[in-house]
Amino acid sequence: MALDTRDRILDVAERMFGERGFPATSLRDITAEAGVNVASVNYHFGSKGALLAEVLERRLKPINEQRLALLDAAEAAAGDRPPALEAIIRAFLSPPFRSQRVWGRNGQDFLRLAGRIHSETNEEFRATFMKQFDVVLQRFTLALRRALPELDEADLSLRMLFLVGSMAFAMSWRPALAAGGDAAARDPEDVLESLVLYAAAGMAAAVPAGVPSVRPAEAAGGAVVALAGQ
Amino acid sequence: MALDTRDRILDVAERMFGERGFPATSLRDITAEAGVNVASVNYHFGSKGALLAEVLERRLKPINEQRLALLDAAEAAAGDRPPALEAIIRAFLSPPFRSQRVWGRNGQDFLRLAGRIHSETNEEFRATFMKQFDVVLQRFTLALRRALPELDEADLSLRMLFLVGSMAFAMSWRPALAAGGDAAARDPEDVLESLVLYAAAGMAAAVPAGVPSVRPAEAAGGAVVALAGQ
DNA sequence: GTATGATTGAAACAAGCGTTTGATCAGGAG
DNA sequence: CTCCTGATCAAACGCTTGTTTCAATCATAC
Repeated sequence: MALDTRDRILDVAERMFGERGFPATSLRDITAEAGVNVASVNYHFGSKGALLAEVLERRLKPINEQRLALLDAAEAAAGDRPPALEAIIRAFLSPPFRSQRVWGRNGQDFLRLAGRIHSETNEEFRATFMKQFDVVLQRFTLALRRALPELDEADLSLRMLFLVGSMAFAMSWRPALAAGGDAAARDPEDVLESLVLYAAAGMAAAVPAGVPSVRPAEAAGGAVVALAGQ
Repeated sequence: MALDTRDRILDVAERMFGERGFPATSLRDITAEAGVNVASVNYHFGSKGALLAEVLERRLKPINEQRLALLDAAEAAAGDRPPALEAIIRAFLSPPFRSQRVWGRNGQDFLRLAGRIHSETNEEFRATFMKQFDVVLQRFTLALRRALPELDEADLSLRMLFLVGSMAFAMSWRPALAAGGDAAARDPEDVLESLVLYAAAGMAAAVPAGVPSVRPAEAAGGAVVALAGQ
């Protein structure tokens, strides 16, 4: 047997959670396809929720570590000045989009799941997911604030939200688009490049003077913090 | 009684599907909160899936009609020249973000659901949703192509994907952010303005010459079509 | 070989699911 | 009053869910 029970469950769960979503995927679906007994999930992981947590942890930990490492490198290379907007955004986006290159087919499956997870409101999974993700969000928000000093806090928070949204959406739908024959979506690297360009331009967009889209006095709160707490 | 059984089911279902997702919401949850019998869902709608279809149809139809009407108006106002990028994007984004103004609390609930639906891969709901949405996508893609003649087809498709992604994400998370005390997310109108600005800048981003992010020869396919077919 | 602890297997568990049933109720028409 | 139609109700349907049980099996160390 190529892989042991534990890893086979993880791989199949990763794909099925991504394809159908967590509540719509039953343990029997997973174990049948993996060719293992239903009870083995609870034996190895404890519960269905813990299985999802492990599936996420396995990929998200290296991805988020790489994000922070790339940002560190970009800031070190830039010296005292903030790194270029594009460099910051690339540090944030490239690790997930390159998971296919690192993990092959499994990495591709994970991207679908990751895209889904960003939209998940269930508190249990959100907690697992955010435990890793909020420190990343805070760190990148700081970097962007330095790079965009003229942007007020509220707009920055919203633009961060837009960035995460387009990233999650692109990760979820790229395989479907590629399967539908769309050349632009065939290579995750192409999508990455296009998104970096798009997001950098969006981030840098000037807010029309005199017509603040948000009342400045109320703009102190942080969308990132609120998102993390959800 | 303020509302009849049918409408009460629709309102509660709209909120719960948005909060918990479709598979995670049971008919017993809905009917208990609405104060009606479980059987009434199947009596009035036929099935759980048909209930979701009706919930979506009720709001999406006017929203998509208004999108097209606003685009028509923008194009008429611009005469022979294409409308401004911002005008096109605003025509696409403002109807959903103004659903709260039109339908009050119910409209706010719907936005959560709508944001979720964009990420839904289940073929049944996707069909219901796309029946309305793909004609809108095609129409706006045409308008954007006219406004951005220098952008190749593949990049345009991807940028459309990014736009929809940030829109869906902002719709889903705005209520959570606002509840978390984030001033920027309190008023959907503020989020709309910020997103229009962001997306217009992203759409207009110049592709670095000589380094096409997608091989031009393969770039004929349409992401919109593939997305619609999903 | 035998003992030991980890792993697997078939089967069952209670709980919840969407859906169906058939009785009951309300109210206007003839 | 009787009949009829649309709506609501409690109850049950068959099925699937995540989880548990406990015996059987495995690998490994003595």
